[in-house]
Amino acid sequence: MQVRQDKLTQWRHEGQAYPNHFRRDALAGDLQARYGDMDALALEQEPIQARLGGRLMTRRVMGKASFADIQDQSGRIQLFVSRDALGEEHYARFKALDFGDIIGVEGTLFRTKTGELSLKVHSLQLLSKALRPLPEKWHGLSDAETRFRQRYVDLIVTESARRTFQIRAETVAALREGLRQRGFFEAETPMMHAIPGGATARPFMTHHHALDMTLYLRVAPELYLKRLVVGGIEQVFEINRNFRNEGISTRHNPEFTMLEWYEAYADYRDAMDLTETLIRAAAQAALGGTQIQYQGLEIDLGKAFVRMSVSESVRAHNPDLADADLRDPEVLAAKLTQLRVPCEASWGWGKRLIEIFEKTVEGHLQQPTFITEYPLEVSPLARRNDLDPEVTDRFELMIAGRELANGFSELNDPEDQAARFRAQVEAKDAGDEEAMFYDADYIRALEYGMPPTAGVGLGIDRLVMLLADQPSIREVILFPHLRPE
RNA sequence: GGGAAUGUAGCUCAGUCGGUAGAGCAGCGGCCUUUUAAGCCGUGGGUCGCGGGUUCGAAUCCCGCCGUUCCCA
Repeated sequence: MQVRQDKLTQWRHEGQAYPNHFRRDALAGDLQARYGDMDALALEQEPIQARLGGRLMTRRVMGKASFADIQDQSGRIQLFVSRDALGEEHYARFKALDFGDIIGVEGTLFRTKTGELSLKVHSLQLLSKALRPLPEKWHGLSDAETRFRQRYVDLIVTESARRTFQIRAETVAALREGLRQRGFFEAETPMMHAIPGGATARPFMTHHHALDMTLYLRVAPELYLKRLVVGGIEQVFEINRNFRNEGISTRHNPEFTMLEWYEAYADYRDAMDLTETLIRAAAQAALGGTQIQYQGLEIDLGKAFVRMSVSESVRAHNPDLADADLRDPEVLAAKLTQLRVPCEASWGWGKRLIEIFEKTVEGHLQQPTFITEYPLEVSPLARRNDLDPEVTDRFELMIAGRELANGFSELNDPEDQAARFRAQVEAKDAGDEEAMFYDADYIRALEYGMPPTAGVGLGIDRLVMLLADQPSIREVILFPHLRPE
């Protein structure tokens, strides 16, 4: 690094060390795509000139001529640099460059003896000095901590990381486009809530100095988006961050990205249809197909997703339980004890059943499966089922053993909603950190009348993990949370 | 929160039984006009995560702390 520092000082003395006048007219990847098929003779007869900017990644100096690779956002291309073409002084300067330096080159495309499309460089200049050395070219950067802390280095040297974030960008774009095409309106609702709501989760707290009040980072945008439905924005969505003050793991980051959408005059079955369609379209856009591999597992997003109720799925994986047992708190408690899950006395049959579901079913649902009819107890914002008021018109989508989306027919009865909030407040008073607050303004909004509506929340990070075949959420978040160095 | 693994040169990694800290790549000085992990000759580079302890002597053994990774809650 000291040597590079000295070189920079030298450059400063010789003139402009960080010039800003260079303009490129081509990208490496575009040249490869456009002229990759042109043979040597054709390139000679019809010379293609190009100006490229990029980072010097490799160099092979063979005396008076050299090869080098530069990388830009589109990819790489090989340069052929010779003393004859540049002159003694400029060639010496080229040899004094370091890996990682950002240079501008101008030259003519040609094909080498081995047939590689390359740029014969006529002129070359240093645009920005790399004072720190890049990781080794062969092994790259493998230390996960450095990859996440110094993502900028990771992105320079790790092709697979660039690909993952490309998939992420394509996925988000496809979801946004799919909703916009269907007439949905994109909204941005508050990230800072006086009353956090919309999910059962522990919030982060912060303080507003001028107002001298506690504010919470949102755990979900749900209640604000539904206020917009009341306001007449009948198809609305938001793609943005949520914050949950809970454990960190390969599947949880304190801030994560969620897509939520709401559609009036639709129910949870319509919502399942759209969920399925959007995920399929996202896979198609990001990967070019719906047949995917996740950690060695073949997953088919092209086939119709299976739909089954919580009860059906629990029965299927627990043959020792009869239908009637699923509503019997005592039997469920015994089952939990058998599964070595501590069962709290305050839990009703619904909460107990869901614990059994999570322990015995969830992990087995590899292929896309909608699980429906969640107990009312664990669904404080979902509409009651008309035939069975103890369950709700709700679903969760499971793929590769994980929850990917959650949706339901929205509860638009303000009196029922007020009662559900009161039950949540009771749970909170009893010590449940994740229970919801009573949101009086939300009840007031519902009292103006919300049309029958369905809504869905889809975890973007988890979808990207699936599509990019990544085992950890940290691989799909550019700057995952780490403790300070 | 519990358990396991891990931290050594810029990067990727060795380091045996406790006895002067190593390799490859990168760097630096040379040679080399079609290479692609280019090659050949020469050469510099360390807070062994941090703090304590045991010992004549600690990268190595013990204790504590910090970071990271994975598993579990």
